[in-house]
Amino acid sequence: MKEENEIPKADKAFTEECTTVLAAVGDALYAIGGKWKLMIIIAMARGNNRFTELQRQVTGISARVLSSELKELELNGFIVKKVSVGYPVLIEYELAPYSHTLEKVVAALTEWGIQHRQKIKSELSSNSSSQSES
Amino acid sequence: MKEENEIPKADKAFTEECTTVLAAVGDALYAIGGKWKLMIIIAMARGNNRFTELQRQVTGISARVLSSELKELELNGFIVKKVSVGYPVLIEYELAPYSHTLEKVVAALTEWGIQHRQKIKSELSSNSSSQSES
DNA sequence: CGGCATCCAAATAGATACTG
DNA sequence: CAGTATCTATTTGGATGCCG
Repeated sequence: MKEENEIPKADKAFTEECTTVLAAVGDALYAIGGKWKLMIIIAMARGNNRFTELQRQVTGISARVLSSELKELELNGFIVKKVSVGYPVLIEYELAPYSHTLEKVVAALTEWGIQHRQKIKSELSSNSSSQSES
Repeated sequence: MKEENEIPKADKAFTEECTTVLAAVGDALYAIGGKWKLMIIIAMARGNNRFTELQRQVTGISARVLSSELKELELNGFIVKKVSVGYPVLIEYELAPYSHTLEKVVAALTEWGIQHRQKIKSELSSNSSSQSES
């Protein structure tokens, strides 16, 4: 059977390419693969760059986790923490230029996520009328 | 998407778009955001679709985790389990067509991962020669 | 408000052993 | 080979309280 997912087993170049892909994606996942990092970066792209704002935007995250994620992101050069030593000590986070290299990833993920959500929804609809078991 | 840090804060459409992005990416992350799912799918694209082969390809995964990830992936329509009830009971996993919708995501992640790895490497190099203060 | 420390609960992962 | 079961170790996360 010839399908689109059939690949020539003897194609060494392809095999090596896949190994590279595996390593690269593993690397990417290690850096931004957490549950929250991408979400935080996206939320910051909104323009609300205060701690509490962020916590509101990224639904479900706790202060503790947000704090630690923020620190990691700062450490890895994705964001910059700005402390204005005025009176009520204004603290802002902003995206470092490096975060913008993620745009394609975010775009791809967004597009896929939207389609995936639709797929899930239609599956749920047809599921509730034909099946009542989980 | 354009320059995120130059957008008018009052742009409601943009704000809503970002909310959508947040939801979509959250959704995507929920489905494929685990540490292994994407790796497994990529590994399967290699053509080695047996359990043990997969475990070898996806370095670091245990049989238990691979098993459970495989089950989840099957449940969510990413892969198909094929059991040939021949003599030594051949079991194969193959990518369902739905997995191919992830191609753009994988491509973006791969590209970014490669660049990110290079960035990390150069940072390590310059770090060992110049001292940074705290 | 921003954020860290502590304690504790829950989720996750590894090792090992065992089955068909 | 392709898992599953169990038990435990590690990680992660939430809640709370305090501090600047």
